[in-house]
Amino acid sequence: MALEHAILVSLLEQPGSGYELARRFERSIGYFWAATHQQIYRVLKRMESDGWIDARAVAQQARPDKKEYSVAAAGRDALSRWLDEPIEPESVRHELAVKIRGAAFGDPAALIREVERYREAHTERLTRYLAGERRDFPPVETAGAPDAGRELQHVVLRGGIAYERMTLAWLDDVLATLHRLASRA
Amino acid sequence: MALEHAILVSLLEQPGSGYELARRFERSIGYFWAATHQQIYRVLKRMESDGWIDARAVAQQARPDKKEYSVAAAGRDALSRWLDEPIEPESVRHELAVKIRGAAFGDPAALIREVERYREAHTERLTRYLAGERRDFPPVETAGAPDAGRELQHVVLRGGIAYERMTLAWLDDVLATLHRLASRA
DNA sequence: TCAAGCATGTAACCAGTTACATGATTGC
DNA sequence: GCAATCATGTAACTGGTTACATGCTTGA
Repeated sequence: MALEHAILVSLLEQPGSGYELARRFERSIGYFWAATHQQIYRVLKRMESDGWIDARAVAQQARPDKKEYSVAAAGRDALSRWLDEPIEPESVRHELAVKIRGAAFGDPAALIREVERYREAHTERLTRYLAGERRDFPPVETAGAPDAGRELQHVVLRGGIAYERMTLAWLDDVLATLHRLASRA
Repeated sequence: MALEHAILVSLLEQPGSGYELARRFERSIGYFWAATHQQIYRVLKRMESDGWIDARAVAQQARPDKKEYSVAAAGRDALSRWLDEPIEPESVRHELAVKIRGAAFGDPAALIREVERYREAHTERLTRYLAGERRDFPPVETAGAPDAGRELQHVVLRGGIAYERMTLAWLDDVLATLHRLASRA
């Protein structure tokens, strides 16, 4: 389990409300750890009662009040302990791969449109990542040496970019294979 | 949810017992859909009572009897219906990325050993995939044109290989970044 | 005799998903 | 007047993980 820890990291980078966290999980941190607002509110409540985070009511003009959370000492400790734990190999869930193998017992040609849609979604993601990179990580000459936090954020983003590029290349391979099978039949 | 469907695909490729399926989920199909034997037995029971699969008791010499499952007509239908459903974008869970960003609030140098262990696990996986490719997908000249099922299995395996190569390259990037930060501090 | 492999399961728990619910303000 | 954004939640369900449990055979 790591949602708690993803939230701790996000709140250390910047304190915020449950709502704000939910939006960050739609971008940025959500690129490598997805979570819905329901899940976030539930976990925030637990983390608060465990003393990992502190809540502070913030009044806003022309908007509902929000509860701004920040990381407490116990939360920092919990994060440190978690960072020291060995990394377990992640368990894979790749639905598209199951469908591709399943297509042998259905109609391979029918998958083509779906794969194309899927490919478009990944193209979009890559575009978004690259825009984020240009925006948040300008070349060193203009910006000077970045701090550790930024360097680490950048290397994670580069991982996302590499993943999307690899995926797009593979999807082209998949499409070529499906076309070949469709024309053969 | 796709465990049911992954099992259907696996049983269509080759009927087998729960135990055999569990072993396939440790190799082959498990490379892109992980499942433990507990989960598999539970789902098999449900699938049998839903009429998706048929069970047949098989006596074996010097071994406990096994229940061999094969896909029933209703199971084939269920698979077809599922293949026609649109593919939802997968939700990501990348624990290592969370840890890397978390390292900004701990000791980046301490992560190096963990990332190295992680890298080794992926090297091993790549080796396994490549061995599987050599074994199961010999060059066309020697084997003749493969059927659709094999072609599809091969393109999925190529995806796994591409993923592992991309991951290894990224982990080198991560390690270089962590070393740079460690030497700077 | 002891570990490894074959074979099948139950029970309790935890995490994630889906659906539902409320209420305010701003801009079109 | 209506959609969008801000803001926070509950409840029911489903799926996945962990721990526990049994018993047989073969080969070192």
